[in-house]
Amino acid sequence: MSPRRSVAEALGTRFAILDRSVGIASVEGLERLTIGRLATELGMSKSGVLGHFGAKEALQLAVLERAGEVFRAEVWEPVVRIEPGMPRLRALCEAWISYLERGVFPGGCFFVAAAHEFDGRAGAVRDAVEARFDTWRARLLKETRRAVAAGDLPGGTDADQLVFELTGLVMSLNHALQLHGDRQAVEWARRGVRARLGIIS
Amino acid sequence: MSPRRSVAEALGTRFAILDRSVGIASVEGLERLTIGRLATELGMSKSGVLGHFGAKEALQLAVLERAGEVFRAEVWEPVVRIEPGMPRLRALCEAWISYLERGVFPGGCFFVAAAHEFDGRAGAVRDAVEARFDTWRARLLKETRRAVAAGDLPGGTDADQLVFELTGLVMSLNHALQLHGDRQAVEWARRGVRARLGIIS
DNA sequence: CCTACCGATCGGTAGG
DNA sequence: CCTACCGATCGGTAGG
Repeated sequence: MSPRRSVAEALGTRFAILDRSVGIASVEGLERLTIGRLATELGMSKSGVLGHFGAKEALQLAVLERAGEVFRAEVWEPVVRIEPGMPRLRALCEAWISYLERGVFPGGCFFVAAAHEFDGRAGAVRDAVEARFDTWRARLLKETRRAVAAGDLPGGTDADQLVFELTGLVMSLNHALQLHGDRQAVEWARRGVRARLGIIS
Repeated sequence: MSPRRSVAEALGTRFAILDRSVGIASVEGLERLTIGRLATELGMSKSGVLGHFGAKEALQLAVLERAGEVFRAEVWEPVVRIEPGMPRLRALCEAWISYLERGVFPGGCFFVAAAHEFDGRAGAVRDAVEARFDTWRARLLKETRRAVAAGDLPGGTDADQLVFELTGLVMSLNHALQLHGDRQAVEWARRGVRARLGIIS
């Protein structure tokens, strides 16, 4: 009601905007997330929404950041305590599949969707999406190399090749769930991961 | 210049619209393909463009159809003469990878992009995208089962599992090429396919 | 196939 | 955080 809110209230509003934004963008994309729609759904004015970010691109970057926090909490945090190398790699893949199985984002993997939406464009959002994938891939690669070094994967294992294949299993799962609603695919993804990781030891 | 063209001219115009549309939609998506933009790029009026289709959704469906013809010509036709079963399955996977390697569509796989753009919505476009994937998957499955029946894959091979994994390899390739511009991934995809298909004779 | 138009919505700004 | 506005663009229609 008052034109100025306290810092805490403003942060609360900002969080509410981002929370709603992540839901919308996950299902419909970061571009169909519009200021006017957010304002209506949150019972605010457009300028009230935009004031927290300044411009739509800044909102999109903040939404990506927020989605990254969710992913980190759901997929990375539960695994960080697990022994590096093969045990952590397995747990990471399981957490990754579980994140899709549980539908953490209503529209499936937020980042795969954003990657397809922005890979044909240039700009800060595209760069941010790419950077997130680079970081994630580097983590998978690190654990894979540790597993190879520890002898938990066959000697000639190409870590890049393996990470490429694990990523494909998860993408195929995301696609099967989102386009076809095919829950069987969860088991196919788990079996694929086991076949790639589980043979030795 | 005349308000009415011959049937042949009209078909030529329609083809030109679809050709341009496939290029735009492959890079930026079927929703960012707008009537006004097409009109400008083709030196036509908006109503001149729209007149060929009636509504944007009909245009999107026609673009999907046209992209399907391209895919069919590039991936399915070269393979149709090859012996069914394992030989054709291998050729199909190679044609599928080659289609991405050569960049047949400037924005990567047209259908994977459309699937991500529309999987969170309802309507005729979403249904058409899903139907195309169903058809493609059925073809892969058919050849895989023939290969199993012929003893060209291990006896216990689960055809659904294998098709799921092959799809993942191609999706991982598409992602690596489009988001990261990573040409190495082409070889990873080929190696992945060989590992899945090539071990037994 | 065109011109001329429609209402709706877009991102964003001015000013408070 | 609001109201009130801006120019641009959207899909689509009327009428020829």
